[in-house]
Amino acid sequence: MTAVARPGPRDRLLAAARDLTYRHGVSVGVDAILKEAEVARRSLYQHFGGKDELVAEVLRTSAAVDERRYADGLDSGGDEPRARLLALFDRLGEFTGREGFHGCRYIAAHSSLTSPEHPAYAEIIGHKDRVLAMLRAELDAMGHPGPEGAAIRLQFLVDAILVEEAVRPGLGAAAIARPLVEAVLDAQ
Amino acid sequence: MTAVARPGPRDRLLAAARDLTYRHGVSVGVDAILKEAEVARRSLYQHFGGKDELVAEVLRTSAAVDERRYADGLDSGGDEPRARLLALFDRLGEFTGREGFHGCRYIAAHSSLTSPEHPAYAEIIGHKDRVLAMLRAELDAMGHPGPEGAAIRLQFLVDAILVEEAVRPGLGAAAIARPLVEAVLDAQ
DNA sequence: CTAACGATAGACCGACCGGTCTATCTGCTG
DNA sequence: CAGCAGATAGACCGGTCGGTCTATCGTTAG
Repeated sequence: MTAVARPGPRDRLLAAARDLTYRHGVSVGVDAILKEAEVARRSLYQHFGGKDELVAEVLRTSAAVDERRYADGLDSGGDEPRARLLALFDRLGEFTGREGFHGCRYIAAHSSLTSPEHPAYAEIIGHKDRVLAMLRAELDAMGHPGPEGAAIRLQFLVDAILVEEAVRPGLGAAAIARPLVEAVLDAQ
Repeated sequence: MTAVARPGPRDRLLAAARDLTYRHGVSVGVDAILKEAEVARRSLYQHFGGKDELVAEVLRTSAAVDERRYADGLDSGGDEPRARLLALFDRLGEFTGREGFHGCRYIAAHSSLTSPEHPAYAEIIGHKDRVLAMLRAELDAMGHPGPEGAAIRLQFLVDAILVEEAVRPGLGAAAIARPLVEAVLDAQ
């Protein structure tokens, strides 16, 4: 029985780095990541080349997970675009209320990374672009009169919820923002 | 003529730290701050006790400046509360469009500081509380039906503008958010 | 069996971290 | 002038940073 097959060093590194960089920021040390992953120092540099590339890969894989979460949130609202977008914000409220949530990984990384040359930088921008495109697609589908501006406004609200709930845990940012979401959707 | 009187080491340290922690984050090294301030290493520990206290003092004095800027922004709108709040967001748009702007110092610090025990942490929360109170006072004055929620929503928009303009320089976040500001103010 | 490969532990590197120290210099006050 | 307080430069400390190294172990393929 190989049922409990332990993931390889690469996956353990990614998992540990995903956890630790979220909890302590991307400035967390490689030693802590190696210890958490129970992986040899050499394996990190063998698989990723360096810490920066590991961080970039963490953001890349996290972005895929998070974008999938957004897609699921939309789908939880059914077929009608307006209901889908409202459902997305409901799911966001649930997500930001969960224990362990303490902010947006990408926004935090953006303010931590000192230069746009960092390989993780492009992942941050790419993630935000893709989320924006998802919002835009729903607005297009519902025939919103100004889908471009509205999509940006919805992303403002998403990010505001993520930031404020981190700064003031338990605030219930998503519920507070609800009327603004409706204002965006119902704008003439 | 003592016209060019150089500020003392304490003020030079504060100015250098204010600049460098904004540009590079609070994780900037003390060596860089000392060099920029042209101050002896010993003076830092004599005046502030340590880096953490220096950072806290930087946030404290920066908060006073920024809150004054918000107050001036309100005043630029005249006497009528609604006009004052709209003017605040106009001034915010000008401010975030200026060269050298690259995000909100307090939000960045919040995601960098690892623990709420850090002396700077209270300054962050205090600043956000005071800005919220300023918004709330205007909403009260204009007889807004739901001033508490509306104040939080306005702060969401302020923070969203600060964050998004940092992530996407040149976006014009304040102008994009304008309809949402009006939606908050005109809510029944 | 053996050769090869991937992973392991851990020593080691130079650089930098925040913080303490001594010694020297400068400018004000009595 | 003497003396003192505050500022200076810079050596120094232990610890940690990201990254490279050697040597050993375990598995697997030939």
